[in-house]
Amino acid sequence: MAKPKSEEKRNAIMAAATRVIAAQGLGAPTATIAQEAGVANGTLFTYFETKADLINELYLELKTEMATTALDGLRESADLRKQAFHVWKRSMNWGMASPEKRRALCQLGVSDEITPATRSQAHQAMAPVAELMERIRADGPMRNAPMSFVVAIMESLSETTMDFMIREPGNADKHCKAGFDVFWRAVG
Amino acid sequence: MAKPKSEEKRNAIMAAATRVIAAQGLGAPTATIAQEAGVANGTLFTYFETKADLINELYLELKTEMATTALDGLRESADLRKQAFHVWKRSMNWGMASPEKRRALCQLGVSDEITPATRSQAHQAMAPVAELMERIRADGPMRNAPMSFVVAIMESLSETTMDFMIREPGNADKHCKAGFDVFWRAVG
DNA sequence: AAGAAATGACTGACTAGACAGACAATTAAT
DNA sequence: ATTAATTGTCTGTCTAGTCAGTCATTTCTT
Repeated sequence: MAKPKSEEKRNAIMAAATRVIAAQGLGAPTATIAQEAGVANGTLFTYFETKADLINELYLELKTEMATTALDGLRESADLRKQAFHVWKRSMNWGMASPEKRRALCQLGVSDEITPATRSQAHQAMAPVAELMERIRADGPMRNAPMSFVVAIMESLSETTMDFMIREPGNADKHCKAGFDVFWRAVG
Repeated sequence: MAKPKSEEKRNAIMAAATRVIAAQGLGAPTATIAQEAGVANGTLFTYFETKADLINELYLELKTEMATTALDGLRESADLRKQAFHVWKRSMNWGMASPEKRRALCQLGVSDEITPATRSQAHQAMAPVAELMERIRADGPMRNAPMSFVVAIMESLSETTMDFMIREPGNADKHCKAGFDVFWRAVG
């Protein structure tokens, strides 16, 4: 390797993409992203073959970051409600701490540029959460519903809750708890 | 008026836009929409000044249609749970009956081409639903949460439920009920 | 150790294609 | 006859991706 690709530049591009996509949506020109990252237009394409590649890698990275943040410090011995609240709260905190990442992740998640392969990888990153949900579901009111339904409900509720925490940061804590209560009443 | 615009053509354009946007997203070229509607490229612009106008009007029309369908036949004298289920079920049926409209509405709702004015009009169409929600909330577990939070949760739960009904049409009825139960446990 | 050669990251001007909207000509309604 | 809808071509703009050339870094060769 004559000159190694710099991790630094890759990160700069990812961060720029996060910011620009959060602000302008997926229509954001690669040129804008490159400029925002402080690299030449063409450089972006030495790090990511196509725009779709960039989008997919960004999605995976953000999703994984959220998942690992949410799971960090989880004690599997604690009772289920406590574990669930741990994951819930840490997810919310991640979103509050990085609203741009959250917005970008939102846009990316809806896009149909994201390949099934990427979605499946993202799903893997969420596997421990899914496992926890499985144990919660098993003897709650949704014990007869398919697992994926439960996960989807959890995700949409946490999505909605996060929106409100960001909209009213003053009541963030209150909304966080209220959202969790809704979730727990629904499946716990 | 020398030659009146035909309601027919307007409808054709709207219907075509629904189909094309459902399939290709908002990136869909106006040319494709016009072709699909069986009119010339330029004609589209006599009915809608800009693409953004088309998008806004379509959003409003679909949202309104969904709302009126959901509310049709509602008896305000019935007990709250019954009324809620009426609205819930009719919403689900609308989505199941016109998956393309639903998909398009989804895409449009996320877009930032939709102006605040349009969103506010759409909100108005949903007013009776909001009123119903208000009465439900008033003495349920969410009585201390802001109204908009309750509505948002209702919308995201119905969104998620509809996804599952479409994904597994065989269990549509079961999912419809299960989704409503989640909702009712959450706020009712 | 010196320096020549090879490698590949990096640049930004460039290309090819797509797209929204304009417009001149045509058609149809009053 | 007049007015406005309708048509489809045309245009200016925008964008993903390319490419010829540059420059930093490593790897031979002597």
